[in-house]
Amino acid sequence: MSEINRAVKGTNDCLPDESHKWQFVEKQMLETAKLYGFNEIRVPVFEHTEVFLRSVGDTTDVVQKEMYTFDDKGGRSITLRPELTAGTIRSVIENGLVNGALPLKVCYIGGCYRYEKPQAGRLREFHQFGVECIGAAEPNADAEVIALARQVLSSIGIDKISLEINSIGCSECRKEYHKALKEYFSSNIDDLCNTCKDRLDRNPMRILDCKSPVCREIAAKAPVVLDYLCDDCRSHFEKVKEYLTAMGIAFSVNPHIVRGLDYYTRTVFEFVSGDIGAQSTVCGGGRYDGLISQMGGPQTASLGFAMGIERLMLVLKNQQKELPKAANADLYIATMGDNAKVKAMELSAILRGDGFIVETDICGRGLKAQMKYAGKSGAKFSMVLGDNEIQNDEANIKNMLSGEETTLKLSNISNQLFDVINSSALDALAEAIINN
RNA sequence: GUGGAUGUAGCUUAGUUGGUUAAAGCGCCAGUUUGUGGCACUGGAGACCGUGGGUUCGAGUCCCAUCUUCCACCCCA
Repeated sequence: MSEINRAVKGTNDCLPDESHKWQFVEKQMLETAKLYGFNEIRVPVFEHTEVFLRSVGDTTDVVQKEMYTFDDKGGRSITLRPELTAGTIRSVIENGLVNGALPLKVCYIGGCYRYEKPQAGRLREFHQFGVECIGAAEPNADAEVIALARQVLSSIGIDKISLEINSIGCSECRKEYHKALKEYFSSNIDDLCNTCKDRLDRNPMRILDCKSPVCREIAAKAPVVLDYLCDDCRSHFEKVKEYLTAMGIAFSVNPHIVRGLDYYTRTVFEFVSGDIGAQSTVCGGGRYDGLISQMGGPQTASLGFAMGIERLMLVLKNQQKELPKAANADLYIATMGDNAKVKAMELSAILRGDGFIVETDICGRGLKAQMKYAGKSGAKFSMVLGDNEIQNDEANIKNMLSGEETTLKLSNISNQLFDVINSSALDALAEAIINN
């Protein structure tokens, strides 16, 4: 296949037979966020490259080797967003929202771009839902944000998932901890894998979540961050756990959780699923108390999380969760002859105006083929319209599941169709109750 | 960026030791005597066998390269 009919590597089409699933999931996300006072923010897909260098961190893999960066025609260095926190914070500062009423609670849904090698749960274009809670330093903010993530997950049917939390301290206690880690790993340096040898200087905390068995073994005995937290950070973390417990949210403390983006401080957390392959983190987040000042705003304690929607879809699929079905036509109007075609257009217009999903033949097919299409497409009811019906102002509509037919007056069709659909829905409901 | 697997109609696959116009099921379209879907039957459309080279009289079948997809590493959602 040539390039013209092939999607770019690592990108996916969301086809009509699955888009309703995305619509459902996105709706749950936005509505759940609203319950906590978070409103949607929409920011550009691209930003000045500097925005990501400053926030995500110029030593991170994301920035160093995964960004889609290019010069635009005005000579600006532009980057497609690899995540949404940076642009959101930029916007919040630029529009002066940090000077308004705090906390500022925003959420977002959008595509992100990373030049990576695709694999299970990892694409070059992927979609994130996330929230940012800006100007809230108290530990109950952490608990609330985590609770929101938890509730979003369960609102789309994901309950079998584990929450792991950790605290990586503030910049002060992290200094001490880095020192201790470097000392410890230096004494084992010969046994570490090559990538971990490199990490030792740059970011020793990353060795903690290396997956090589040897490094794991060494890391298991490494100094634990939690032992190096300053008093403030320690009590913050204790409170977060207390609030989570009070909210009935199960979690486990995993001192090896280290987030790959530079801006995190104190609380970090991940929701992890064992059902989707190696890329098991479905949601990741944490506190970033220094980010806003780092980006030129006032010192503002904040936190947030992001979840990968494709990964959520994978979890749902692998856990065999059913999502609501796509809406099919309420009525299919089959036509015979030119008069009927005109009448069908007229009736369709009326019914659609009243909110019914209506389809009629636009392929010039015979009656039998039209009925076939009505059946295949999952229409709830069908109607055959010919000269007789038009003359008598009466037509039968057929319940496509039961085969049962009902006669309707063509004038005043909406009210009657409404009644028939409702009563058949009630019948189905009653049947379902009896069967249970 | 590194490593492993994969690639034949829209989908799932068959294709024998390389040998004439590449098969099947499902799906799609149209019919089965003209006003009714789901069943059955009949017929039809649809594949330059991922792409480009090479070996050969001859390649879907062998060799090389390249790309895609999948999986893992790295890293992250």
